[in-house]
Amino acid sequence: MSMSPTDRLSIGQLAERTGLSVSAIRYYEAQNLIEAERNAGGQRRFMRSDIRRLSFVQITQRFGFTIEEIRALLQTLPEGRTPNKADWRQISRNIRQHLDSQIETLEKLRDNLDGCIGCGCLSLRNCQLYNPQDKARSKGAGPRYLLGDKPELS
Amino acid sequence: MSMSPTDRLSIGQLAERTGLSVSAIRYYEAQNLIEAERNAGGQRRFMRSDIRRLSFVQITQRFGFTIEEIRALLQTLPEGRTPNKADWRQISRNIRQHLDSQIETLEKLRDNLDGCIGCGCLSLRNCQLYNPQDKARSKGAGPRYLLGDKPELS
DNA sequence: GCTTGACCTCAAGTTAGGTTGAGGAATTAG
DNA sequence: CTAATTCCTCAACCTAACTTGAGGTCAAGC
Repeated sequence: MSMSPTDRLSIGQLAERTGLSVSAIRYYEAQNLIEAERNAGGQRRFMRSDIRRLSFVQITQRFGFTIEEIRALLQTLPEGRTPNKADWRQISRNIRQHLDSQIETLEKLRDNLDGCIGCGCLSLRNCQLYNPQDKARSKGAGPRYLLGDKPELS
Repeated sequence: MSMSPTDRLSIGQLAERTGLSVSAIRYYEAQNLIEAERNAGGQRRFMRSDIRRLSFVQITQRFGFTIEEIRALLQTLPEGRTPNKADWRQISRNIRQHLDSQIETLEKLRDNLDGCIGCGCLSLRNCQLYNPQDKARSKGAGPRYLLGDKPELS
């Protein structure tokens, strides 16, 4: 039952360690968030550092990043390596800004609402809420990015 | 070209007045957000008040409410009528709370992040970010409601 | 060595909020 | 009256982030 630090994990073991489902891990691999080696029989074998990498994926997802954005974040790391302490410090500043701008958007919206409470102007073209800021509503539509446009990775 | 206040609108006219697409309006009807009468030829005829009703739908969508939630909001109105000034006042207080709690969630998350910047604890089970508050992650999963659980309509 | 359980691939299903297209009928302009 | 719009229904498609299932293989325990 001894394990050297070079032992690899099966997909089931990785699932257990990360709390993810097996199918989610396969999905992330298909999305190039992680890579897997194969053993002689064609089964995936993961490195221990992938536990940390997948934890990173889960945390950034909680902040509202899409898979595509997370892939981009991971690729800002040299060699696309699994984020270490220093990398995480840098990335978390990035996330912090992302979060701040989301908060700001919501606050603007709220203040707008406050100014509009009771005005009953729902059908007016010039209502601040009805016609947000610019009339560029051609941007795909739908609340896919919950209020405000898709955040850019700076 | 004269129009009495009892004239009805075709779906194309309603689309033009609201800025919605024809297909979106048909979709909203299928979702029971609006109702339509039919003329002799089977075409939809809408009331003028539906312009306001659809404006309401658009505005509440901007606040991140789902179709289902909007349907619920509309049904809190007696007879499911189109919201008037007083209704809107009431509903907007409701939305204000919704918004405040979203802001609060984001702020908590941000503060958590601040406390965690540089800790590099990504793989730890007891990390505040990794394991948010409770470990009830069995609630559907996915950032469908952007951080934090689905807001209740109070 | 055989059975059980973990693993494999690939296709299709899921939810939300619509859009697009085919095939056909109604309305409107001239 | 006829042609051009507009409208109708119904089915299929779209994205995101996965899950589920079918049909088959690999690994581990006894």
